[in-house]
Amino acid sequence: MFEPLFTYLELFQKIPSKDKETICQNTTFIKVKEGEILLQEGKAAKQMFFICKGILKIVSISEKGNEVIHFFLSENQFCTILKSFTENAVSTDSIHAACDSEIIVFQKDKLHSLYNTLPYFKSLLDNITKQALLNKISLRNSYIGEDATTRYQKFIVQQSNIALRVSQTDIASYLGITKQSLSRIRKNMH
Amino acid sequence: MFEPLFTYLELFQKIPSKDKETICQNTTFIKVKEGEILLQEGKAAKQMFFICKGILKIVSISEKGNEVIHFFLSENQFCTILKSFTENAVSTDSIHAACDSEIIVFQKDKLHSLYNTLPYFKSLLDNITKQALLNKISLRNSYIGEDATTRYQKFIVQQSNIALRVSQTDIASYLGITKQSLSRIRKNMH
DNA sequence: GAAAGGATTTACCAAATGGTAAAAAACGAA
DNA sequence: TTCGTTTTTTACCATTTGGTAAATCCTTTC
Repeated sequence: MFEPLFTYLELFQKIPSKDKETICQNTTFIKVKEGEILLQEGKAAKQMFFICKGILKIVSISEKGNEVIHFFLSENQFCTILKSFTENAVSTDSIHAACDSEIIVFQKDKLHSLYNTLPYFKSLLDNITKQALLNKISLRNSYIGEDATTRYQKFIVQQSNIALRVSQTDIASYLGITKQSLSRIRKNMH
Repeated sequence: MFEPLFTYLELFQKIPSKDKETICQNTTFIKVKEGEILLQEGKAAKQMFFICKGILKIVSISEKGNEVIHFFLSENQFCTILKSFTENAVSTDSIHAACDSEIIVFQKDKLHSLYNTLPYFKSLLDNITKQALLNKISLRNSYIGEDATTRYQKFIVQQSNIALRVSQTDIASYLGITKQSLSRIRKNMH
């Protein structure tokens, strides 16, 4: 259950087996179904998730009441609402399972005690987190000024592991277009 | 010249005067004119900038050859191409002065020696950097799925300190629309 | 002040996208 | 399977935006 986490972390540095045990004892493994809500908008994020399997989506509600998908996260990514998590603040975004998923949950307090026990673990996660933020910015920047067709084509290339596994409604929301437009674009591409 | 930097840093924590001297001795203060290039696309970022006065813009060139503005940075913000800076990699983005500006320059090697001399300085900058990344993501997310008029209205509110100081061409590029569209939108708003 | 160059506005038309509605297809549960 | 629900596709039209071109306005320089 926890192997994906350690396999991923050890891309960066060796984790002693003793430390792995410590980490396992301070986290929980859960399975969630598509559509389940891992963090509800309006609450503070008290958990950090690591995705062993599946896809999570970060969602907010626009003033018009539409669901807006900020981004998708898949295998080997950490997921939380960082601002809410670090500042104990109410989150304006939710975290939903975009498909059935397997998740390792780090409770905030246990994560901090892990940081104390394993000092290198904090800087490791900090680096991974910073990388992830840069990637998110980079993805969004690649869409600026592009028309919907180009955005969709880039999405398929840049996030091919997501493209086939989430609904077109979700992809359209992520790309900032209606699902009707996306359907038309797909038709015209063939 | 250096007061804006210390005034800003001391929003987070007190900096002893001895440390301030050390910092001054390891940085340089420069003035740049509108249009000057602080980092050229294709080179590695070896400097971190702190903006005492003025506005910088992060720019890349799209496949069609258009200039695309990723974001604007103004007073009291640090600015570099973080991926290039940390990984010593060639940058696909440039940094331009969007108006006459006054900048404190941290050379990468001197910054690292500062980190050694003043250990708290690294974590301070790391936190500021992480905050800045979250803000950039948050700004971009607020545009997803909005039409051009709404994006422009949000821009004026969220970045009012920028809106009146850069050209409409630059604002249009940042919002992902043509300058003609922006002109039309402004006309219809009054 | 006059000329030159850049920025902004305007106009016109073509293309892209949104909104509404309905049909078709895919999926799940009984 | 069949029914009911959700997702995706299609169609139609109104609106928005892009692309081209030209006119106007603003600055800067001489």
